Amino acid sequence: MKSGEAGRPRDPRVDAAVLTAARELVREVGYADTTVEKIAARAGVSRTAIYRRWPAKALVVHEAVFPSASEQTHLESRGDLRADLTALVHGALVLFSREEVRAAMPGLMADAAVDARLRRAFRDGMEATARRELSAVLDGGRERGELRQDVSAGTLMHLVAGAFLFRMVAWAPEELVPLAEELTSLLITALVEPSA
Amino acid sequence: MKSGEAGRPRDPRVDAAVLTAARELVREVGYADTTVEKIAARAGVSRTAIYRRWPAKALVVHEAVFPSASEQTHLESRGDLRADLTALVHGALVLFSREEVRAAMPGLMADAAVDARLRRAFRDGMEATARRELSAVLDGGRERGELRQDVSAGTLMHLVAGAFLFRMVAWAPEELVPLAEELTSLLITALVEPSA
Amino acid sequence: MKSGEAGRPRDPRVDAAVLTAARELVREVGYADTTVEKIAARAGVSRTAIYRRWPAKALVVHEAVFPSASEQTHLESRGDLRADLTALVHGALVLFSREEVRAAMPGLMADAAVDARLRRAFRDGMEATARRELSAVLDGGRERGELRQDVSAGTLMHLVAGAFLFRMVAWAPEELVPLAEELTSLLITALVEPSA
Amino acid sequence: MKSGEAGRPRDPRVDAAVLTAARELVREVGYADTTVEKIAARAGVSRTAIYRRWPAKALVVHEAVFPSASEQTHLESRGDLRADLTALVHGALVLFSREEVRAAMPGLMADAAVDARLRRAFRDGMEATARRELSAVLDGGRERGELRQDVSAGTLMHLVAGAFLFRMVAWAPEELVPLAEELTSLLITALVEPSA
DNA sequence: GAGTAACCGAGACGGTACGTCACGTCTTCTG
DNA sequence: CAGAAGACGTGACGTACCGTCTCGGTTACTC
Repeated sequence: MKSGEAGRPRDPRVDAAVLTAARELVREVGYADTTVEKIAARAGVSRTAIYRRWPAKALVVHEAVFPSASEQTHLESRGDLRADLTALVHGALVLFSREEVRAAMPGLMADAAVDARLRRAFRDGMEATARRELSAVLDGGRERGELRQDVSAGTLMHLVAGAFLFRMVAWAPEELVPLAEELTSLLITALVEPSA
Repeated sequence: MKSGEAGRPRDPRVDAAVLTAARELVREVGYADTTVEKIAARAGVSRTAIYRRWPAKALVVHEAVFPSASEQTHLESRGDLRADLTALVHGALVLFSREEVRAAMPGLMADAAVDARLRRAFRDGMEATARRELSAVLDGGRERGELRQDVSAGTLMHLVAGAFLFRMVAWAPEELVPLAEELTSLLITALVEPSA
Repeated sequence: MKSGEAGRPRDPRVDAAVLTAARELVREVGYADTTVEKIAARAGVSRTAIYRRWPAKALVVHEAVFPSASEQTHLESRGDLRADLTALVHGALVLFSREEVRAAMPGLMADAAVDARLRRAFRDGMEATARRELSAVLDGGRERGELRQDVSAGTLMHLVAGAFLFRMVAWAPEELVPLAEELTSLLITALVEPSA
Repeated sequence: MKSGEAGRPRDPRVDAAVLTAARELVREVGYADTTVEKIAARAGVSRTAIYRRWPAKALVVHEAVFPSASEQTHLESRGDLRADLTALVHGALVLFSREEVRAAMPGLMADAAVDARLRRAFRDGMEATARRELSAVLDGGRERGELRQDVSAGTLMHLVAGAFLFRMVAWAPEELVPLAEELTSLLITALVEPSA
């Protein structure tokens, strides 16, 4: 009979309101000052309702900032390694240009270092999508003989994302575009067979 | 006459004890659970004495983990770009292999995103040293005609440091060595003139 | 036509199970830690079923601890004031010797100070029974000329019950018997005509 | 050298403000709705400052309502048992006529049933004063041959206090005066030698 | 060698967030 | 409709850190 999950079902409007509120708050006041209390208030929802769905603030913000669906930039191979690498870096640039990502990322990283659930969420999100697509890009290049030297998808991803993150925090959030250009050039030289 | 700063001078043993205690605590319990209270207790010192020297916990830990003098690995140019780049990545590997760096880095980054003083400390430390040395390496390579394409010292630094940081947190702290190898290979291909 | 209360009738086993569970819980964990949730769990019943019958936790416990029928000790006049007063105090002693009464009474009193429905329940129970019987005792003594001086049934009741309650809470639950003896002696001297 | 309790001394104004605020709140909103948060707000003090002094709300309220100094009515023997007993009941009447006592008493009793520290506070307050004075009264009566039959100070105290408490909660707060009269008469008959 | 200014330890202070718990109500599905 | 399951808003709890402050008491320089 498939009892349909006994009990009163969760109100989906609560989920939406919370995630929107969290996203807005992170943009407006930053990660540290984004409180479960404040999220609840802005979403017009009780703190209880939030704790029922997410075990900690970090997980709420993570889901709010990386809505898992089409999380990254849907890097689809164009059949041209040079173009694909350019798209990769551009995707990261777009991602790190979103204000809520900039505001949330450092705090989320710090919490991830402590909270295994958040670390898991990161891997399930970033990895499952980006890594799979990145592997496709590299495989394509390898098959077409465009790949000058091999490199793991993980290294490629960490290199790009890490560079943006580090510049953002330790340097200046406004200098992301020059970084993207240098990074693109560097990756193409290193990875694309000159003859291609 | 340079009045010698009237009043009782600060006890230098306090500084040392605090920094040691902070370093140990970060290694043992992580950044988040390293509190000023615990640092003071372990150092056998009062909280007051700590706040007299550093304006906030993050600054204490920063100084404890990156002892400013000879902070990095003292990357000195060997007059060979390939060797210098290898040394650069190796230096980063050594740095991020220190347990206290691994434990403190994510938390410090998060605090730096909020606290301008900490951001300043980061730039004065990491940048002032590393960046200067890195520039020397690139300049040397450029002068000797070994440099295949130009790249800013900042981008190079952020790329390397960011990659280690990101892998550490979002991935697995134990896979740093493979990352270093791929990174080295990638940088050499991208930056060293093949004829060299 | 008096339709026999259309719809599914309430399951009487629920009532019994809830009251039993409440009585046991109060004895085992005390009034404060007796929650509706726990009562429901032990009774094998849903919280809904409880709230359908009683408007608040206090009312459940009240009914569980003072089962309204034959609530007190059924003080029936023996036609001898001295004996009746002795029986009165003894009845109170028996009542306050019941573990669930001891455990629940202070909490119920506190809630009664706030909740008018509970106050009402107290009066309908304790008063309606005890007061009526006590009045009969006093009337009998008065008619037989055994009553030395008049006193209201209410005062007599509050005096006895209050003394037990107070000693229990503020003093020691184990010293109830000596209290009963002194109380009996005191009441007889005060109320029974010496010639009788 | 008697270092005078190292550290910053507690601000006595905090104590006073908290106790006043607690007393007022109990009168205005009752015991149950008197929150540590509200006390702190009204006293213009942090919650922390309160928890530093008292381990729980109940202890704050207890001290606020029974200021220990001259807590009771300073029952001093007049050398006449009849008068002393009258004064005893009158003292209780005055005590239970204070609005904050009426409001707090039931809740305090309930908490005392659970919290040993509060029970201790009750005994140290009520007992240390009242019991000592009551014993003096009984001793005096006994020595002067005015005492008709012996009774313990504890029983006498619990009887009187309990009667007031019970009437207040289970009956009606306004019928305290008639209770006092009946109680006085009853005690005098029971305890004072008629020849006296 | 007397002042005095800054040190040191201890600990109180106001703030603020945390995550948990119980309350009593409401909503859905199943019998 | 009853009953079980469980979501919902409300609101208090006591704990923990933060960084500041206020004490009494201790050095070392300066005059």
